[in-house]
Amino acid sequence: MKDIIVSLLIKNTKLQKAEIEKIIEIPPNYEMGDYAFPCFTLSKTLKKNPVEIALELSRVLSKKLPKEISKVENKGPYLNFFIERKILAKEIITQALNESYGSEKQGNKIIIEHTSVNPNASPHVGRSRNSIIGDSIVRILKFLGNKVETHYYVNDVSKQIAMLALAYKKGDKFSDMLNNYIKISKKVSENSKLEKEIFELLEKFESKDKKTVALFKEIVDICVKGQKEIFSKFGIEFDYFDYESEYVGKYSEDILKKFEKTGKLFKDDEGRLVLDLAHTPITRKMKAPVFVLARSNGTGLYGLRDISYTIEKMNKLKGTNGRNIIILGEDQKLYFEQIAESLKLLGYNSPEVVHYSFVLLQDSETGKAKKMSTRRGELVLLEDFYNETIKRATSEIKKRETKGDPKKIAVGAIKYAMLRNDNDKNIIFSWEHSLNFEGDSGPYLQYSYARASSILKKLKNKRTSKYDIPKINESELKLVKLISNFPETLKKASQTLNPSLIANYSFQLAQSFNEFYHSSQVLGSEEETFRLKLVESFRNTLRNSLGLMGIEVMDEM
RNA sequence: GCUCCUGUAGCUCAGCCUGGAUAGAGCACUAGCCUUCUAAGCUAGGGGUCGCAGGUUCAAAUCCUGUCGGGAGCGCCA
Repeated sequence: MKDIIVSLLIKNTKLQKAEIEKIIEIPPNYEMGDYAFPCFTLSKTLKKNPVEIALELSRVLSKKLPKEISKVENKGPYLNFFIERKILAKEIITQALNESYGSEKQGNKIIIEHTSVNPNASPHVGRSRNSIIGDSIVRILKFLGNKVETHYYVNDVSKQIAMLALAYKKGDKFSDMLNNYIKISKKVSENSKLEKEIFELLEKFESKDKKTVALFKEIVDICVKGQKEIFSKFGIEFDYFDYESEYVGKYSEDILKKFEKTGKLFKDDEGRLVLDLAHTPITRKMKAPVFVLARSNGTGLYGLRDISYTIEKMNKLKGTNGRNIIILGEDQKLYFEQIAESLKLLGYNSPEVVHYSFVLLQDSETGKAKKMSTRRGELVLLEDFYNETIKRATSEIKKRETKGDPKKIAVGAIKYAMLRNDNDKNIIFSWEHSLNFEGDSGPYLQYSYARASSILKKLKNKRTSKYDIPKINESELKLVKLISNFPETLKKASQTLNPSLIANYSFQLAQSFNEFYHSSQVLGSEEETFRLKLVESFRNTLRNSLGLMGIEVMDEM
């Protein structure tokens, strides 16, 4: 539709296609038309009053309008276009009646790494933002027809695991890990001897001491299994679990040799192997712009292993135009840049990275927002949040005497709450807000779907494929337009790796449907055949859109 | 001290990339709407120095500079 207006303007102005496309905008309200062309730019080149230009253009254009455009009007310096609603509605409904409306067949191979939380405890709500964003990106890219591999990098070589190993008693369960971790953290901070013990244990592990390796494995297995279970309640699954311990020593020698050749690797005063990054932008961001690859005792650090791991992932995509994506917290921005600059030295690209800001907890006394902390036990566990939300969903269902799956509602509420904000904004977690299912929430979206389903269900027997397009009212037009925006929104979300666009879109779509639902009776109306198709189009679009966030729909709730 | 992100209604957020018409939602508040398809809904209303100060521009929430508040980071944790 926009193309038609663009080509019309190309013929009648001296502007280029790209320029016109940039200038055209959507007017602030419906009475002003469907598209607008501000004449300020033309005013400059023609050295004429923009109001006059708009007037003149509207006169010229009105004489020979294509059938898709019903009217052109000038309003001040703006030229407003009104499209033929029936033609638009038919075009969009034809597309959206397709079950897989919006999907594509891009066919690229994509590797994505997300979650990768320390396997030291049950994940908290803050860290779950990583998984929920990552999973949504996976779904978006799959929907567009890509072959997506999901990887979870298990940090099983860590001080945290060593600490857990010290606190671990045979028979401890996943649910004991958090308390173990909190207790041992406290002890370590009070007793520096323990710290030494931890490093000794870690060293034993790295030198493959059998007993230590077995102990670490036992703990990590419990944790990974526990985390997997929780994520699977959220429909979040992984194709590969890549263990950091696999990269101890692997390629490390080779990589260090390659770094040596760049002339940027050196031993510092304290015997650490360090990569000089003074030639990069990092020089402004660190007191000393270096990247430490190995401890003074010669053992490799996580960065070195991460580089090996990343190179391995990059190599999998060699020669394809696939994408390599990683989801990381904002605390890893600088670290990731260090990795990227290091890889650059070796001639490798680095993954596309999505950083997200933390979920903050409101302190009940000071009112200040604070980061969640596993170590201090100041956190909301994802599992507790999940259970609490199910409870609320169950009681809401009971209250209304309706049906619906409380688990699906809880997952929808939580995912939507995690996705609706822009990635680089902090989320302020509050129970009150999270457990409210009205308005801008996951359950509202699911409810809108159920309403649409309810209409369609009543019509089981008399469904026809034919429909007449009547005069289209305001709420119908708004809904049609929103449905038509879906592919564009999806494309942008996939390019910018930003699921919040999908969340915001879904809300607008549902809201528009509810307005339509209220103002326009479907069943038994004169416009029944058309409105039914519109409802079906909406339902397809919302289902697909919610699917991109991993939110399931229900026919009743 | 330096670097990145962020600041829009009482609260939670869109809009900023790509500058344009009266700055949009949700929650909360006020007043309505269930003998029509599910009231987890809809309609109407009050509520805004778009942190602050400069600058660029015919035009700034949007771009630039500075400044203040919040979050994150800045060598042997991952």
